[in-house]
Amino acid sequence: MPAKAVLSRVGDKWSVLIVIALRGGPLRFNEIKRACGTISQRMLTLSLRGMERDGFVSRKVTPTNPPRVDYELTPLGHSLRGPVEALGQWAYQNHAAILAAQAAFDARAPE
Amino acid sequence: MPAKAVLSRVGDKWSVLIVIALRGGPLRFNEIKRACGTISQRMLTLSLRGMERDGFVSRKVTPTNPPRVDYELTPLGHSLRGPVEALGQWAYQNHAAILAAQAAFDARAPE
DNA sequence: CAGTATCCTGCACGATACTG
DNA sequence: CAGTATCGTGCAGGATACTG
Repeated sequence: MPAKAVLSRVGDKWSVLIVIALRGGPLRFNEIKRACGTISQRMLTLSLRGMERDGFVSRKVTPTNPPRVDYELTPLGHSLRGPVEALGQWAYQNHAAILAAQAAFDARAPE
Repeated sequence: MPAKAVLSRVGDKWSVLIVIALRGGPLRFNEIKRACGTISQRMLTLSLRGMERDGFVSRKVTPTNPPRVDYELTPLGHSLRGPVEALGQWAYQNHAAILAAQAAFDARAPE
């Protein structure tokens, strides 16, 4: 299944947020961390590694002191924005319907 | 975050497969089960319940003996197909690039 | 600053068995 | 056939501490 890698990334909440965060251009490690709201260092590192491995982000190290590391979406990563943002679009337009459906369902099945 | 419900569904491998499976029309419980390849009864039930709650699928019981239960995408569920299939499209078109990126990455970072 | 290393916990999920 | 109930467990992921 070739879509597995994609789904495992898109399914990963953090990866999606990172794609969104990097949409405007490169960011440093801690900038991404802040942009993601609440993400542990561990998960951020892991997510970035995975996305780098998949070719979605590039990592550029500037060995100053203190070190500076910039992450940026690759062309491949940018092309992912299309589908991902389409999904976001859909979520935005339909979340009211979803909430209504949930409320109706829960009213039918109390407890 | 309104997109949370959507992402938690799209992130769920099984839910995606179910949407795909139901794209052609209603299916019975075990038909979906077979269509999903290998999914446990438990996960199928849980996924279907969740999707029903979100208003993505409808459940129609025909109380014969043995009982017959058909699941079908609601209009909301069908509208989800657009973004989801766009993602599938993207995955299909780019999986070669992803595999290449992974191979290159792994070559650079052995072990 | 940008990580790595370790420990610890919950719960996501599979396997199995029972029921209307 | 279409579920519910129960048990066992692997590992995703948070918290914390240390390093170049």
